Amino acid sequence: MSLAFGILGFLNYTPMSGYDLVKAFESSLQFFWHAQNSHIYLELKKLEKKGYIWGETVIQSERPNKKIFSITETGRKEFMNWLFEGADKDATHFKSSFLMKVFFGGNMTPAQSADMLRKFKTECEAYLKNMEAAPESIEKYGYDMETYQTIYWQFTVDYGYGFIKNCIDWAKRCIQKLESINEENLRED
Amino acid sequence: MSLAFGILGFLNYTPMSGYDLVKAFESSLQFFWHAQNSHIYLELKKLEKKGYIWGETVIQSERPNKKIFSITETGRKEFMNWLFEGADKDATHFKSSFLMKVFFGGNMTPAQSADMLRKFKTECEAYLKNMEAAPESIEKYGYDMETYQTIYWQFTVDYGYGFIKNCIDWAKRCIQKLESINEENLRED
DNA sequence: AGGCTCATGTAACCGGTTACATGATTAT
DNA sequence: ATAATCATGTAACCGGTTACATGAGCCT
Repeated sequence: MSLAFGILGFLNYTPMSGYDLVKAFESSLQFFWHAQNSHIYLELKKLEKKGYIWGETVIQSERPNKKIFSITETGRKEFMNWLFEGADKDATHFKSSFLMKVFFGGNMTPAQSADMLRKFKTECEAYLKNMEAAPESIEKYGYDMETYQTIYWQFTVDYGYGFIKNCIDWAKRCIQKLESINEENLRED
Repeated sequence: MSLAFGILGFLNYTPMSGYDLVKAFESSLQFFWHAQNSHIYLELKKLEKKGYIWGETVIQSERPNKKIFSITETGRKEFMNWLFEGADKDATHFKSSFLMKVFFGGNMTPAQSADMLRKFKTECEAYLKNMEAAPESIEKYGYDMETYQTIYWQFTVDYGYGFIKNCIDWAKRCIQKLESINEENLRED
């Protein structure tokens, strides 16, 4: 469901092609909503059928033709309704199969689960480094927009920072605990 | 996919009925994997068909009959394979339609989005309070288990704490920022 | 009498993923 | 040549959700 509103949200900024939307998702929402291009094209069709958007084919000579979509009044209303519904369940109710693996960590040795957590921590650190490009990206895409529009983009980036930092700190604590257990075991032998 | 492994993980502790599993999910994994009872019963059927678990009907006189499932050797192997695969993509790649709403907050007034964030913060605080019961729950379910099994349960709870606290702090910062913008606007009028 | 716990399911639906398919132009 | 960018899709699948359905026994 959310993909539809992500698309409507972007088209509410300005008309775009499917390809533009794929790029837009990749350079912003991807932090918390990864979208496949196949899914985006599918959703565009659905939204057009519902009358929330309408598309116009643009013939290009130097590039393949494209279809530029614009949001309709009905679409805008739907989008605003969604926006004003308030936070969804997933705000606090997140799903993580990774945490499920941690939960069942007792089936591994402390050394093995520490390894898993170390790999996780490394991934998080790489992710954090990746996020350093975000402020630039916000400036680039928001250069012709008012600040009151882009501070919300910054909010989501801040959230991401806190989230990842929390992951790294937590992983450190867990690894330390597991290492101390391992040492105790060695002493006992 | 993950629900299947959650079930296998629990049955790896001890044989259980579908009903028991529903309860087990509610009192532990629900923090990061909410499971519908309908889904659990469906998954049990699939797992039995695959030969990962097997069920035995227990006739009860004072309560409805029940079917107790146990994990098979094949099932245990599958479970261990999953466990040793390491962290899944969703470890860093979380989805949140709530953050999507924040991202598009520019379509509301600062006062309106501050309101949304305030509601979110309240929900988080309630969630945090709810989590205070977790250590008790761990003791209750883990009283006959070795510590090295239950520290992993504690790890997931710690993660949850950090996650929610981060949400609350972040919301506070955002609300503050939005309030300061609102005041500036008022001064300009 | 009414609500709770125990106990197990079916059916319809749908959002999203994976894999596959095509083809032009532009830059190296 | 060949890789990258621009550009748009189809088909099969599946994990998960929502809604619905049933019924016994226990507690107040």
